[in-house]
Amino acid sequence: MAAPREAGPSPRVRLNRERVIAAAVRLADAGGLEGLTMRRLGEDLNVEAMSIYNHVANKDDLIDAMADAIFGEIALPSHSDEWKPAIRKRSISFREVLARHSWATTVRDSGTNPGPATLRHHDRVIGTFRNGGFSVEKTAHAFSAVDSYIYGFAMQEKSLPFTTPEETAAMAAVMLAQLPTSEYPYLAELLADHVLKPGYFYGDEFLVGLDLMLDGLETLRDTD
Amino acid sequence: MAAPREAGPSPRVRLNRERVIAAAVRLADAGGLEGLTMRRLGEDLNVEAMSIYNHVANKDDLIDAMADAIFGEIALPSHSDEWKPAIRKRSISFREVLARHSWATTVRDSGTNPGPATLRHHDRVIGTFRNGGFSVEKTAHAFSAVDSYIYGFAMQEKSLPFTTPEETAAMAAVMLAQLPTSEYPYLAELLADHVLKPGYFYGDEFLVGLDLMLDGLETLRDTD
DNA sequence: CATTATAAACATACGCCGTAAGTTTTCTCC
DNA sequence: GGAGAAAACTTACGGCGTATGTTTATAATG
Repeated sequence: MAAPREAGPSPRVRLNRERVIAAAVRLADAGGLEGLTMRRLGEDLNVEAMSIYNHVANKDDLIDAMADAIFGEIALPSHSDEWKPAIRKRSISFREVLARHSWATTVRDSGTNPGPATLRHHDRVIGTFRNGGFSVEKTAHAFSAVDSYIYGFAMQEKSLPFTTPEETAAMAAVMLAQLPTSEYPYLAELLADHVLKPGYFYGDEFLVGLDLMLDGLETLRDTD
Repeated sequence: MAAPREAGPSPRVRLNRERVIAAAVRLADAGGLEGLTMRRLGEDLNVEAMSIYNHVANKDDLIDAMADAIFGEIALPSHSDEWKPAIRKRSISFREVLARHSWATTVRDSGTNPGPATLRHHDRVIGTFRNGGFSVEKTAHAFSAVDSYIYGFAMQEKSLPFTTPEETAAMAAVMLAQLPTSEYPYLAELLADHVLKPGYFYGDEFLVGLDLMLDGLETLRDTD
């Protein structure tokens, strides 16, 4: 009878959009986009599924918001820095974020409904190229090339059936054993002489391709 | 009473795996992977949904088969050709195929269950690099870099909310009008001075990045 | 403090999904 | 033409997104 606050049996915790989005990201991180259902999300939030719709228009709206949220995690390049290290740093950060939230590579229309964090990020990247001496047209080339590479790399990394070096070795050994090596000799060679070598880790390939691309962009900027 | 063949009211057409896969690809082309349901597929094939399971283990098996089918559409490089034009040609073909079947970029585990067409394709690509003078390790770099770029480009292209130049111009104009340009000045500039220029077509960016990557690979091959 | 309006929770229900299990039809081969 | 197998159909279940309607808790007003 003292405090009316704690009278009820279950003091219904109040939801809000941020809590919904954060929980959804957590769920998707753990089980992919297909593991994210409104009912399971409600469970996570101690709420019925339909209550979520007070804070989110529908599931697509939720996913758009999730995509924007993770764009906010990418380290922004600074306009004043040298373009190459600046872009390199944000590209590495971008890849880390995509690896952490691997469901994000499959979000259908990241281009259709960009949120504020996404727009801000894009603006900074474009600005970094522009201030680095790229023409508007070459900035478009550079933006497209680098981001295509990052997205694609993240996708390939995600679709690999292994993550750690140990898993990789084990899996590659199995694959190689099952492979008709006479039919696919080059593939077999690559598996045997490269993937199965100790210390192999696919993630290491990222910087190789990224630096190839960045060096190419430098040449592009200075020619024509 | 003449021909017993045409006696029945509906002469139940026989299904087979190829017909199922081809119809599934058609359905996914039209409505994306989420538009592909067993019931709709059955409808397309004049069959009940469950009948499909006589030719396919489950939906994942079907999708794996679809992925392998479209790998078969990619122009194979020839081992005897010069590596650069050979890889360039197959990369362009690859992108065309991914654009034609844009659902394919989101197939989760293309790496987990590769079919024969996929293996064959990979073997040829790897062989082309090897015969072009790339070491095993550099072949792995090259393969990863080029395919990451292609996948990523296809994904970005797919996620654009427009396809034709007219649509692009219209959409970009709307976006620019809605954009708080003072907050995103570089993005606004890119839209106004590049995307809205007549003749702009995002697909044209593909070759720019591809050739950057291929030139970079040539350098990579000849150094270290 | 009592009253009321509003926001946000809950509850129910519908049509669609993948597919397990069981049944019936059709084809193939002797 | 009859047996066995292959492939079709039928029914049903649990889970999905979410429309719709109801109840409860919070905030605003007198």
